[in-house]
Amino acid sequence: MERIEEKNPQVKQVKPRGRPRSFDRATALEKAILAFWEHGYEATSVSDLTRVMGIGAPSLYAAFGDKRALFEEVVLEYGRRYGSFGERALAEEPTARAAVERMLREAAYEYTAPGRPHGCLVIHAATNCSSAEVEESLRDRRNANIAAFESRIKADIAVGELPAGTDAAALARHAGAMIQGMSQQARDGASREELEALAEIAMAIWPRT
Amino acid sequence: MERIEEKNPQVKQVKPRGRPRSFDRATALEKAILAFWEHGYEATSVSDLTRVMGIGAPSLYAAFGDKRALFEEVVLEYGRRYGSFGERALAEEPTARAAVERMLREAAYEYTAPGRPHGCLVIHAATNCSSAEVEESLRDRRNANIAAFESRIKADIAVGELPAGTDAAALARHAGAMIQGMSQQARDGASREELEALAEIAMAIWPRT
DNA sequence: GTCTTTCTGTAGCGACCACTAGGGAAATGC
DNA sequence: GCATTTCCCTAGTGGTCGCTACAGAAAGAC
Repeated sequence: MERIEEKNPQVKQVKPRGRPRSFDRATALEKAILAFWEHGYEATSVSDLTRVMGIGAPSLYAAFGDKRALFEEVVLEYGRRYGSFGERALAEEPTARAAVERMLREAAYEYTAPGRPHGCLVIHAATNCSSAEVEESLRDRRNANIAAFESRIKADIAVGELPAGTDAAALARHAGAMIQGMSQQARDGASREELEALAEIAMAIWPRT
Repeated sequence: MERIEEKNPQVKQVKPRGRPRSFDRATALEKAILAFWEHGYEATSVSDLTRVMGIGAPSLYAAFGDKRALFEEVVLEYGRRYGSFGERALAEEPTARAAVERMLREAAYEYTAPGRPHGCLVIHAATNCSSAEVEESLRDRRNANIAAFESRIKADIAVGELPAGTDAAALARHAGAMIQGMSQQARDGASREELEALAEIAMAIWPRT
């Protein structure tokens, strides 16, 4: 299904044999991201997808597999293009506290960015879903994010950056709950300024250093 | 559609003319609550409903109207039977702070109660919904709850129970975000103890009194 | 008993769901 | 030119959706 030159763009493009695809795969995927982001997995029908992607159903199935495979690709690409600010904060900030603070502040911006759906696809797109597997895959993602913050917090406790008695699991879960609450608030109409105020006061729960 | 004696139960029950209903309406409604609570509006089909309610489709439509009317009744009854702990805290506690603290603590218990779906129906049941009206009706409920807390906080500021510079809107929105985050956490598998720890540390954002 | 009223079960409505068979169209290799 | 390969469009597939027409069953009124 995948072609060599799509994975090795530096290699000179040897054209495939048959009729070339008449649409840009990445552009169509981006449209699918926006559709699933706005309406969720279940409420986005294949005919909705073909309409916004500007292609016929057989082209969609040939290029992306079935609806579920397309959704999985959408989730991956969403993570790369929109949902990586948390991991980035975790990787780049010197302390867990700075990482959480930056993540919440950036969430206020990301979740209310104009021109795209509000809130987080990973949090909302697979709720109330008839396929339990799809629900579970995004739930695993959410819980993995919280676990990543927990281990980062534990590392800070180990080096004395945070007090010895700090409850790392509760702090990490609080960050997760705030992210999820902010995403819901963004969907419910909260403005960027309101979410920023939320992010700021939420940091008051961190132990004094 | 409604019968007189259903609204005036103290009046001696004069039996209606035709064949009596062969199922208990309240029991069937309770089953519908659990179904919508667990799977949401869209993912709960009418045939799901007739199966768990133990009645045929014509009986459902005769007794409750259509699917949307049944859902609205479900939301009202859910509010009475399960979702009123926030309003109760607001009405019974002496201060806004005590009300929020009690609400969050009770949410930890309510959202993980065994034998029923985790989390809050009002928060989750109308997301990713093809009917915008259904989504909006529950969104209005959520925002109304936050507004109620905001005015209660403002009242406390007015009487000096809270410092004059307190940002009532941000405090109320924080309570709403925490409730929504806790509900999502409950759906994602968090235990009652974990949510209780969350509720406790979340109160650290309130101004020192 | 008979008539009227109301509820219940069967059976099926049109519409939409995710998905695909099959024939023609557009590119390459020769 | 011709054969081959791949894609796109039309037109469906069987299945489920929310919903209901209709006939029979079960009650009260007389």
